[in-house]
Amino acid sequence: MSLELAQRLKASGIQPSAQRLAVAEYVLTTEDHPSADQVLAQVQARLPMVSRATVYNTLHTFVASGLLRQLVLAEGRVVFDPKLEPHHHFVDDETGEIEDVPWSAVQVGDVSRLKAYDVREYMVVMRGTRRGPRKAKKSAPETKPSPKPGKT
Amino acid sequence: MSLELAQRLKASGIQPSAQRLAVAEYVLTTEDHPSADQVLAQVQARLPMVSRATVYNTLHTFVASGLLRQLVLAEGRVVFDPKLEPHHHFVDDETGEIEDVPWSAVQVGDVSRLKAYDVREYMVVMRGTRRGPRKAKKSAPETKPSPKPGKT
DNA sequence: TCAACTTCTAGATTATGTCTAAAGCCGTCA
DNA sequence: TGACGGCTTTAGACATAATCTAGAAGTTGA
Repeated sequence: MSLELAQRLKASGIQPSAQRLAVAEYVLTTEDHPSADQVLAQVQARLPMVSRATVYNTLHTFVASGLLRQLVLAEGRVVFDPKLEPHHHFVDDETGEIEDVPWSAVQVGDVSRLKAYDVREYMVVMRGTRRGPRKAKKSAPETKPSPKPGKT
Repeated sequence: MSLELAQRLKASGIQPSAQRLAVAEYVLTTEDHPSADQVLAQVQARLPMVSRATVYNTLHTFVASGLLRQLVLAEGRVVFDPKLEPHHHFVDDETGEIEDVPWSAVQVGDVSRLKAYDVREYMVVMRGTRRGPRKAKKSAPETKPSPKPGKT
């Protein structure tokens, strides 16, 4: 996994380093939408000497080179999303958790007919409560419940 | 105007006070999407002794009783929107300004077919750049329809 | 007037993010 | 080898937004 990640970083013009790989290992493979603080905690669990500035720098580097998207959806939290394809988002009212919603699940009319704006990107943001049980989720990347082949 | 506002507050179960009316006067009538800090500044221009805590408390009270919506759209800013009808939002990449987009301007498919979620509200969030001149905007509710000077 | 209650205030505190200056690491070249 | 230069990392100071707290001030009704 780390080897492939190093390749990805290089391919994006980012010099891999131990710290950057540690950040990448978590943030580019998670299905969560972690905040910078969560990333810091996860990374420090492996490499305790990683400083806050490094994590912020690295996240910004990743965002700048397109490996990561930065989302502002929930109160007071900037979160990062490694899923690069367009998709919508659902925010759970109770837990604040953010979940991806496939692009095809919600049809949106043609936004380009809004003559006043040149729309670069758009998404539907839904808020409410989840029905039924929560998807199994790893809050710490120890166990791998499913190999998740759906990554295209 | 203030009288009507006092009625609205009472109708929402909020005891009107000088401070609360001052906040309401600005935030419930503006067409901007002000941040808490902007509200504080505007209110203090009229009632200089209003403390920050009061503004925050009042804004939260308004949100809790549904007079105001709280939006998290742009980085590091929680903004308030007195427009209660459903509508979409456009965020200007360059200026960070938020603009309302009429509900009818963008068609969205039926979100209730998402069985996994009980969607309370949703909106389309668009990002990009504005075409053409900015709409005239009053930043203070006095009778002064002068356009905003070109400041960020 | 008094007591109970609500509201408001200043300032401390917390949370999040940025900046800075120094140190570390690593490949290169004499 | 060892000095050099460039990039990366670090700890901690700084900045800012938001919240909390404890007491003061105001309001209400008898």
